[in-house]
Amino acid sequence: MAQPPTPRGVTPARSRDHNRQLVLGHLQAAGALGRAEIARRAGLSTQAVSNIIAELEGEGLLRTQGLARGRRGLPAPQYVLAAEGGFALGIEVRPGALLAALLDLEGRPVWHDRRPLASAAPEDVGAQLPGLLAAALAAAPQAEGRLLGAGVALPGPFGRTGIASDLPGWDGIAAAEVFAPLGLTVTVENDANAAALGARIALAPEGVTSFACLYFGTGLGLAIVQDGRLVVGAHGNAGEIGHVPIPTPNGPQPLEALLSRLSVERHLRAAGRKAGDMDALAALHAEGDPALADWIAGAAGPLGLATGLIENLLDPQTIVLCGAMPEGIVRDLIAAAPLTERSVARREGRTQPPLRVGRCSRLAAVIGAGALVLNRTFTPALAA
Amino acid sequence: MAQPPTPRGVTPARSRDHNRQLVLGHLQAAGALGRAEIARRAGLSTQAVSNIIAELEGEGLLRTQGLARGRRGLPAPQYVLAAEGGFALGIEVRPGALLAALLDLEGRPVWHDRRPLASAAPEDVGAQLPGLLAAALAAAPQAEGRLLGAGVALPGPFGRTGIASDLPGWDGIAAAEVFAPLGLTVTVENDANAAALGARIALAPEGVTSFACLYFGTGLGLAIVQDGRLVVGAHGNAGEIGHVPIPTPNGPQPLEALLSRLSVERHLRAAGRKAGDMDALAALHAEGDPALADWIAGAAGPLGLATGLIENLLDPQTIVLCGAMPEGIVRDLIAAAPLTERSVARREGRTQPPLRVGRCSRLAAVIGAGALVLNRTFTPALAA
DNA sequence: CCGGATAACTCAAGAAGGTTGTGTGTTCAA
DNA sequence: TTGAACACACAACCTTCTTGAGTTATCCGG
Repeated sequence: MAQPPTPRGVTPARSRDHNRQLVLGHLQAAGALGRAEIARRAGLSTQAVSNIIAELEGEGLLRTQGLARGRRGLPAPQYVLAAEGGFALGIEVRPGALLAALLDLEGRPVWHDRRPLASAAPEDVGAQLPGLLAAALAAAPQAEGRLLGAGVALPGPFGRTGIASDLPGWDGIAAAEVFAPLGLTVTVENDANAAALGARIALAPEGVTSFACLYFGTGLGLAIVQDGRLVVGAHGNAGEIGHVPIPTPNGPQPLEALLSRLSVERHLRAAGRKAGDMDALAALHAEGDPALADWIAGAAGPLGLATGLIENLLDPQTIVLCGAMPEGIVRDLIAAAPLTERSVARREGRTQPPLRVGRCSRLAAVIGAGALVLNRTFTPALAA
Repeated sequence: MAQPPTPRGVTPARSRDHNRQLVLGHLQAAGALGRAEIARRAGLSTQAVSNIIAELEGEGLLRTQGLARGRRGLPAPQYVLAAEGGFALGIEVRPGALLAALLDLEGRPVWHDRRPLASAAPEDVGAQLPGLLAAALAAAPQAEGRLLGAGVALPGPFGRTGIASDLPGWDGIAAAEVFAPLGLTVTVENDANAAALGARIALAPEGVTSFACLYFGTGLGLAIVQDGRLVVGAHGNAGEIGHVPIPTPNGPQPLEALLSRLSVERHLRAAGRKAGDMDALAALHAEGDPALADWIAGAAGPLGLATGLIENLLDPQTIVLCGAMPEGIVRDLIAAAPLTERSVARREGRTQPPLRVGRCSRLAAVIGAGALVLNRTFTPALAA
């Protein structure tokens, strides 16, 4: 919903929910664990964990995988997430298209689809939903009855703000209503935030829980994740980094004008290249196009400045770059970005690189939309 | 501790803790409420709230204050926090001094003290603690046995980072050990974060729960509060805004060089004024000193840029300015700051001003240190 | 090869916390 | 005057977690 949650009172049922999420989250992050080990990590008794695991196993959300041999004592059965035990539907609304993806419990996409949208008005999108759900279940019948919820990614910002939205007429509240007919629990976020939670699924096994994410959509978005939870601000619109002024020889320019799909395309067009989509961009990069190399050299500086800004303001473990920018270009950008030493993130014993590559694909946000659901499933939050 | 908390499993006892904090938090924010009203807001049954309130009243943390007349039905006894029912000790370590304050449950300081420190080494600070506690209890004997904990504010950043600390040898972990002999639950944060939670106590009745705080210490610090909780980053060092480069006619300069105590003092010294402390600054401001007005005019631009940056990156309800800068100067800065319209915080129906004045005092951080304890008391967090 | 230490798990009993249902008392409005 | 609305208390019940005793399986040293 992109709205900060209000803390709620704890009742026995909500306790169980919280503890279930905690157990699933530990398994997601660690891969395979025994009951006693989960209990230690969660701060619960082994008995409580045993009960929860029996319940989750009965629901098909996890299964045993071998025994922990090699240590003293009774060998503990190891539990892992059952990928086919639960599925998450991700939906992304863009000005020209409606995207959808179905993720299994491990976050792998088992199906995805893209439908052109003549109009992105809420009612026209709503009309597509029944067909979308039917197509997903037709392609992945094993998901029938096992949908954990739906996540929706929209380009921000939500509501009427000082920054124009790419998708007027939508905001977090209204969106939840549009998708209510799916009959699923709906979570709405902007595209950058969704993509960041997609990255979180992949990064959790490395112990990365607090990070930032620079997302290449039309412009450039920033998402902030602390402790596995999004930092979205008072109205869900945190992360508008695209308009931050960056000093250049021609005066300050918005970061988005220097580091984004629009920026690279404009630069290439001015040089007489055609690069209207990612494949064309990737091809130009593969052949070592000098105009593209020129753009990368120019964009690396602003990326370095943005990195310093994000590190000092937010102290993340790392910053993930993802979205609709070919991976090779992102790698070059990271390699060329001048990183300042004056940062609180430059600490001794740091294990994460300052910048790293995430999912470089047009699907980053729609897969992230599905990950919204998985993160809700894995992240205990006594607040809703 | 300035470390992100790890979610823990819920047990019955932790449930009660959480719900107690929730009840106290609602009373702190709303002033006076009946049991049924609290139950509705917290999502609990009236019976549960009744039990909790009976417990809290027995401990002296709240008391009744009149009846809610004028509505139908049985007049509900209204409950309010009992200011004298609990106290929080705040301690601030600075390079040259050790400050302490005792706050009552409503956040009002009932005592404060300042002791010069020849050395800010942990062991020398530790040696002062018994005397400090004794002095506090001597000045406020009603706090005996009613201390809820101790909060500690240190200048950041913690640990060895790319930015030098004003107080080498300290970090969040070590600090908790230094203060353990107090026999109180200790919470450690950097000075800006502490000051921000001090502001939160004052702002909660207005419904401000997500905001940012610019803190004038030696340099300039930023604290980020979302939903009543600090956003501290992966290692507790989020908010280093002082080194953000700001474009000026003489090239980019760190924000701290343009907007901070050091900056104004350097500017005034260059103009032949003496302004070594806050009183001198306030006096110059009162007499309309032109050199000071000149500095304010020059600092307002950077403040406006920082405001735009914070608003777009964090989408706060408001930004609070506080710390060691005379209130009149802060008011002038706010009035003169050029605010961009291009911000996600510029929304319809906005009730909070973009910038507002907080506690303009050298005591902002030490009082905030006490507020760390109060916020722990008022903010439910099933995580520790 | 055997016995003790170690560790994980299960079962049963108990404790803590919250909810629901019933009843009582007070106030406002028709 | 009467009924609806509302707050609260008491008691029974439910859910969840913890604790303690007992079982089983593995490792390791003699």
